[in-house]
Amino acid sequence: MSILKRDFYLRPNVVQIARDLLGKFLCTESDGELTSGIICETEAYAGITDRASHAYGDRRTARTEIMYRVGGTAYIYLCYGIHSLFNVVTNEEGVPDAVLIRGIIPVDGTGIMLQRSGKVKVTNDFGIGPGRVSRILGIHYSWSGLDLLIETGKNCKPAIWVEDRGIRIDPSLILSGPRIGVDYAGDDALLPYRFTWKKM
DNA sequence: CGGCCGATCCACT
DNA sequence: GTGGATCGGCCGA
Repeated sequence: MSILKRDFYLRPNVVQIARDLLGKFLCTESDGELTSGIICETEAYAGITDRASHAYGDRRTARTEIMYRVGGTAYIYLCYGIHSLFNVVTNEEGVPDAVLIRGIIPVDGTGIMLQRSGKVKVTNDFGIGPGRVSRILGIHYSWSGLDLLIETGKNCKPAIWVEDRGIRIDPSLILSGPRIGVDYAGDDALLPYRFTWKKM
């Protein structure tokens, strides 16, 4: 097991990174509780030319500025006034590529994850949905800008990172399709930038 | 300023 | 299948 290094995130092809994140472990330490899950659904957002992206048209605002940071930064924003949606920033500083994590298979800390969700049982869809990912992992949009390569946890500040624990998804099992909820993006809504894999 | 709306989820029918 | 929750970001006036 190893924490993904900077060079993983610095690669220029955000779509490839979205595929490569499948099977990796998204881990957090929030309120002193360690939780993790296997990333099982992702979406790529491809910089200033992607109409579905918050950075489309090179629009720099206080919020999207995080997307322009160096690969390996957390970009988290509030959606529908309720949900914190977590993205991994990729590419070199100045290029606003990001991968939205849309689903995890819970692994470590399922007890605290259940507690956070207000549910009593871990169902099959327990970690599916970007809002749920953040809810059960204790991710808050105030964490936006955290570096995924610095352990800031230690029972005080929140920490978030991605680990490789050796799971390899056979590329032939990876499924792609259009991204969810981006109808406003015109032709770009049709791009096959959403990734999952076929479970047997 | 004011108003619209979103990379969603859940309860309810 | 549908609608309400809930509020910051963004744009236009």
